[in-house]
Amino acid sequence: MEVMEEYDYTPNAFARGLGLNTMNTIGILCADSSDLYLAKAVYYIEQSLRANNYDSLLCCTGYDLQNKEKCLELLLSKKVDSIILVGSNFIGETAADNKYIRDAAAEVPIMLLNAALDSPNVYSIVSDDYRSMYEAASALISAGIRDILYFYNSNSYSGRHKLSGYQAAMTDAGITLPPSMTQFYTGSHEDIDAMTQTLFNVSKRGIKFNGVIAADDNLAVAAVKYARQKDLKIPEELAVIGYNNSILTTCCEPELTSIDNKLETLCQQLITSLMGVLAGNSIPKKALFSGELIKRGTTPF
Amino acid sequence: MEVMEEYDYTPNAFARGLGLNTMNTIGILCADSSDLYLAKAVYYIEQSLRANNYDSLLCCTGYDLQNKEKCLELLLSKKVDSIILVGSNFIGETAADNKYIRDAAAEVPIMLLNAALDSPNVYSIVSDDYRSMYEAASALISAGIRDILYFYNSNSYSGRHKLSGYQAAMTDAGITLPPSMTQFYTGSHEDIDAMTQTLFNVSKRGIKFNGVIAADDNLAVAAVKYARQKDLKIPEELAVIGYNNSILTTCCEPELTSIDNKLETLCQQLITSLMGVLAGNSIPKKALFSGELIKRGTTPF
DNA sequence: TTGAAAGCGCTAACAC
DNA sequence: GTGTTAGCGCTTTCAA
Repeated sequence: MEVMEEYDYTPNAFARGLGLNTMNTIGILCADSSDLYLAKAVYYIEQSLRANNYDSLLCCTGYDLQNKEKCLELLLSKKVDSIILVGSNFIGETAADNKYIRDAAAEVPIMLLNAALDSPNVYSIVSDDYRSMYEAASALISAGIRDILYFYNSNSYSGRHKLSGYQAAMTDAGITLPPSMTQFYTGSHEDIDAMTQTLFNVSKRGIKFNGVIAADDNLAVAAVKYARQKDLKIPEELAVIGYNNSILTTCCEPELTSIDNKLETLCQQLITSLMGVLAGNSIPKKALFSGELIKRGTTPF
Repeated sequence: MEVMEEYDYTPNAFARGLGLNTMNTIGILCADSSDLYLAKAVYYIEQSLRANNYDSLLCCTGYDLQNKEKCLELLLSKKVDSIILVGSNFIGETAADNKYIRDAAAEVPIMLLNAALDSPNVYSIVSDDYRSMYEAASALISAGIRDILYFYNSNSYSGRHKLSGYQAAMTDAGITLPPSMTQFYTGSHEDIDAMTQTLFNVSKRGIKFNGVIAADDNLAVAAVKYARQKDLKIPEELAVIGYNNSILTTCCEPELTSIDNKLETLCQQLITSLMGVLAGNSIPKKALFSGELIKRGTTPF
């Protein structure tokens, strides 16, 4: 020990890895780590991993399936101990779209954040987006707002659940939905002006709405800007609810009511589960958490 | 080759690492990867690294020196080929504060983004924050705005340069600055309401200002909210300039004039330099880039 | 051009 | 409890 100290010896991590067949490294796959929400997730995950003595190999894949597959293989070739897929956009609708995940799960455990896939060695940590959206829509309806436009930009796993939650709430309240009341935005995730423009176009087509539920805060901010530019009073003439409870909620005026899906809790649970899996414990295949509606100035409640 | 194909063989990365003494992995040190600006930087860097066949080991250190040192050592023990320090908060004011960087540079090349340190095997890529701030302040002064409050939250390497740029512009215009016109905010980076409150407190103390230059967009958004809540017309009664040209600039109304410091260019240059260093080429120790003032609704120009 | 073998630095198993 | 050694899977060097 003294000699080690004196020559300040550090073990060679490669040799160690070769012998033990692990470098205590977890791969993180994430479509875009500069996205507000995903960045937070990556941050929480990295922190928790470090607390458990694991390192994080980060891979940003973009939204293209082929690239996702390539990155996943690359991580596997680096012999990571597990791979965490951050965000719901890794799960496709068809079985074929998810084959690459099942394949990877044959080698190491796969953890999904905000997505679920029923497959061996795949573990899912999800926020109950369906229920959160159901409650958000119901709250607006209870406040007498019935012409609620649903504004979204993703058909990912969680995107589909959010939409269903909204639709179910409307149906259960006896409100029939023309398809024009669910508006899909296809532009850049960062281009708030383009989102605002989309809403102006909707309005120009004669579609009336006095409420907007958005699938993320960016879209909701666009709704707030739309209202301001059209001189609509918020929340009296237009109520708005966002999703993610990000920093954007406090950037606009009035401040944005938004759904907090407890990202930090989800991430911590994900790492707890992962550590359990790696330790060989029996771990539930799917853990579901509830979100919470954070009430601010863009809603009448 | 056929046999390799048939049994789909993949080389063992550990054994390869052991022999070559490299795993083609670069360590990324970053105080907080959930910060808007740092997240973007990490994203660009990760992308460029991948394009050059390198992997990224991410380490979020927080803002505490001791933790930074620990993380740096940890990365070194993992035998990364180089370490990138993302963000100016890794460079302290005293030589002692930077010793850990010099020490690390004895083992692998160190790349600094938005910070500079003159030391062997340390390479700096910086935006000319001094000049950007000088120009921003000068632009306001030329527009007849002279009571300019400087609102900042960091004394990091780039933080100090920004402040000097502002001070120089004021001095050069013959405007003398009472210390109360530079306001340091100490709260959470995400708590915009607290920042707004800080400005109200400044105003209550009788300090008059008709312009705010902020060291980041968050602080600038707080200034916009302050003006709205006080019913000050923007930009006539209060002009505001932010820094980073982040998504927040388009979230508020009017949209925020902000300085774009060309983060993507900086990151690409950083990776280009790094690849040069690793290839044994001679590379400039410091590369300086200019920022650009992006004019939007919060300024009269 | 092809083949054999040493060595990278550690871990774990085994013998003493 | 202490000491020795085989082996992890690749790269590189040297020999044929």
